[in-house]
Amino acid sequence: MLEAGVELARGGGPNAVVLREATRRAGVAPNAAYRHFSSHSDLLQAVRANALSSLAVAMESEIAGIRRIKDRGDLARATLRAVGTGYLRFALAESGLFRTAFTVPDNVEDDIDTAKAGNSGLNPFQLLTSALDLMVEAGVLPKQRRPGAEYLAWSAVHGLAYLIIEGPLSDVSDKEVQSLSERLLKMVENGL
Amino acid sequence: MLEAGVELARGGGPNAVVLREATRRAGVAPNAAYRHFSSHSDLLQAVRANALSSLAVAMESEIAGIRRIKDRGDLARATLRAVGTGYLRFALAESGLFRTAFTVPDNVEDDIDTAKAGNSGLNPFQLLTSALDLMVEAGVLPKQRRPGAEYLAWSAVHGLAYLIIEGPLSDVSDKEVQSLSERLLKMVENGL
DNA sequence: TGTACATCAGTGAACGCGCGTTCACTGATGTAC
DNA sequence: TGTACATCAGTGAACGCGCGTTCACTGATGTAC
Repeated sequence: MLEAGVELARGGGPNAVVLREATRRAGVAPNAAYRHFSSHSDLLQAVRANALSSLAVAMESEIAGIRRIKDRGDLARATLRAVGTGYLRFALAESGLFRTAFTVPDNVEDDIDTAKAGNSGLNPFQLLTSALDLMVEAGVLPKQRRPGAEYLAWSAVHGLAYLIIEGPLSDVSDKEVQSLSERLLKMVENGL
Repeated sequence: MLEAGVELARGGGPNAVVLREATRRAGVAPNAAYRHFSSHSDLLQAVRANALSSLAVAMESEIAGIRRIKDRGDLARATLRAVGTGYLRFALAESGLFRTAFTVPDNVEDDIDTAKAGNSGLNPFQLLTSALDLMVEAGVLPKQRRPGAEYLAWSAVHGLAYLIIEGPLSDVSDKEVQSLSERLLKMVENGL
């Protein structure tokens, strides 16, 4: 059921997560769903948690791909960039899941639900905050600018993801998207 | 009909724009809608255009509120800020309309449809680009950084709007929102 | 000035559709004694 | 080792709902001659 739900979200975003269709894909009667989920929205929440977890994994793998860097400041900056790149990559490659992950309001901050985390145990939001913390520790980001910085960085990256997924940038070439992404991340880095 | 549709969008975003409900509000039989709109999606498009136009008006009124500034560079910067502030103000005050304006993909760039414009005849996107052009003319933004800058700026502001409307910032105080908005616009200004 | 006709917003009834959800049930598997 | 019972995933049929859309129609208003 959950797998089927995720597949639906992958293909068509949150509105495509239809309980009956999920049971159909699972090869099961519609009401069998109620053995595992208390309602349609319960299923949707489970799909969302799964999508958030996938996002976290995508971000983590981008971080893992950073090559050896001696300078602590440079490493911190590279980590923040990786967080942003992973976020954007996932948004573009899995736009249905991405949109599903973010349609319903939710307190992403202090959400300890492990179902939403990646392999490190951190959820997407926590990955971002720890990257910013790293920058402060390395002395690359002034301490007084740290509070709320996650929201500024997140805003920029999230907005770009949106513009590319369902906004006016939807039919721009991958190359240009790549270039815009890099410039945006640079803008954040400098602007913070 | 259009008014009723806009009212629905105002209250509940794009999904709330239901043809039958619009006719109900207009005090008319469901099929009467087909005298004026060819289909449900046709109605939705009209509502969207109307929402975009309202957004443009909000941005224009923010620009109009700028006090006399001698320096051309400062004026250009103030204009860009006003564009961003107007955008965010509208997004927060009319989140239903805002979400409606941006759910369906659309080429906002070269869309000459006057229905989407404000009093100046410019649509929201055009208001942004002309503010950036103004900055280049005033020598405040290097020419080589101009191309694509609209997308970087838009991304940041749009992302913040999202986080506040339906994201994790939805229950943050107005004061903090105000402060975050200002910091974000400053980040864009510096980062561009 | 009067008649014939076109236009057009709105009506009333009905359609098929797919949805989420509830009901009483079956049949296989595991557990206690 | 065998019997009685609980657990539990899944079944089949049905529900009410609201949706977008189509049909043939009415009745008021405007226009041509």
